[in-house]
Amino acid sequence: MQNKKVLLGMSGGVDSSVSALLLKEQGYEPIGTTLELFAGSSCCNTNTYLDAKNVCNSLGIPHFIYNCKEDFKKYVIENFIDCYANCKTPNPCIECNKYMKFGFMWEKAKELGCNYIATGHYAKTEYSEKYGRWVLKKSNAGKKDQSYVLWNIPKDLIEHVIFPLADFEDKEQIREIARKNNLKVANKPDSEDICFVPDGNYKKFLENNSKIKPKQGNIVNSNGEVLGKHTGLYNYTIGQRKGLGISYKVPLFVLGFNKDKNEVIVGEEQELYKKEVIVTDINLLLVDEIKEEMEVEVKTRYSSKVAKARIVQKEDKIKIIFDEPQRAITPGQSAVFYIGDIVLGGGKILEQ
RNA sequence: UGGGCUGUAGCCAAGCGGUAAGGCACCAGACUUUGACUCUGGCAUGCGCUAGUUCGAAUCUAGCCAGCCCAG
Repeated sequence: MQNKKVLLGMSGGVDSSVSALLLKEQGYEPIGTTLELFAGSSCCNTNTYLDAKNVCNSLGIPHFIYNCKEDFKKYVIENFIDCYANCKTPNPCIECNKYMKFGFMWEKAKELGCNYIATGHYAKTEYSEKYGRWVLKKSNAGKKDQSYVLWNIPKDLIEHVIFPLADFEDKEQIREIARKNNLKVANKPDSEDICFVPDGNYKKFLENNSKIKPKQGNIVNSNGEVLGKHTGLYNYTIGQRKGLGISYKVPLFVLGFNKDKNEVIVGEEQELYKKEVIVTDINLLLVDEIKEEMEVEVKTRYSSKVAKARIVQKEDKIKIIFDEPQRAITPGQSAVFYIGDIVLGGGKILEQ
């Protein structure tokens, strides 16, 4: 008698709602849960809970709410603030997946006697004969694939994770299923911003929720010439063009920061390209360690294409050497390694 | 004070008698379940001011104003 109980994380959106439906159709016993993460966040306002609960009610499955505000603050928000305080650009979704959806939620799943957890991510898990283990893979959704934000989940958890949307190629298909089944959330718009910064204004969020305050300084070029003023280092990220307010013969981009001098360093586009980068905080899903140089494909940001590279592990760090220089590699962002469609692992880009 | 040069959008800048290029910046939209990038669109009824020549002037002429440079 196999344990078919699944704890499904539900955001109240179309993807997770259809996931519930699919799990049920596939013979699992889904239990819906919505994590309360942050007051006012787009993933957990009253409508979120109600939408998720309504979907569960209409499917005849249970639904629980868990209060995770403490953990969310500790693992996601504080990391987010800390990154910006140190001139890095965080990707909070990575932390949230690691600690909340694939951490906290798995703990709750076990308490509830579930053998699986599920989410509405566009990603795939499967058993690989070649590697003799369960692997995390890209979904069939092409550009919408979300395997990138899942690189930091625990390796041993993969066999207990179900992604019901793994084989869909298009969000419209998901919406169509929702409509056919009269799910009220069928036409809910896609979410786009960081969930705890629903208006997209992360700068205001930082000013209101941390010790980070606007602190003017100089914008300089690589030669140290002052070209303008900035409003606080946390308002900029590497590769950024807009908002510098400097007129120059060519577009200027943020190249980096000098935290001690409170300076933003800018330069021309070609200066953004780097061929090598070191990552830390590594998590390897496919192998236990990289014993010798490997050829992989790397994604250095959520929406970028993969780039061919070789990687070498040195203790707790990995050096990436790209075949072609990559644009605007940004400390704090994740570099994720792929072998074909399989996620090998990843790490956080270190400051140069 | 004499001589020379220059004044075109927030910044840079083309134009040199035929009805205001372009870049940067800025704004709006698209894209995006991180910040960005990118893409599309917008952005001088007016060329320091005032007269004049001309069918027609940013372009030619005169005067004035402003700035820069060289003389003393």
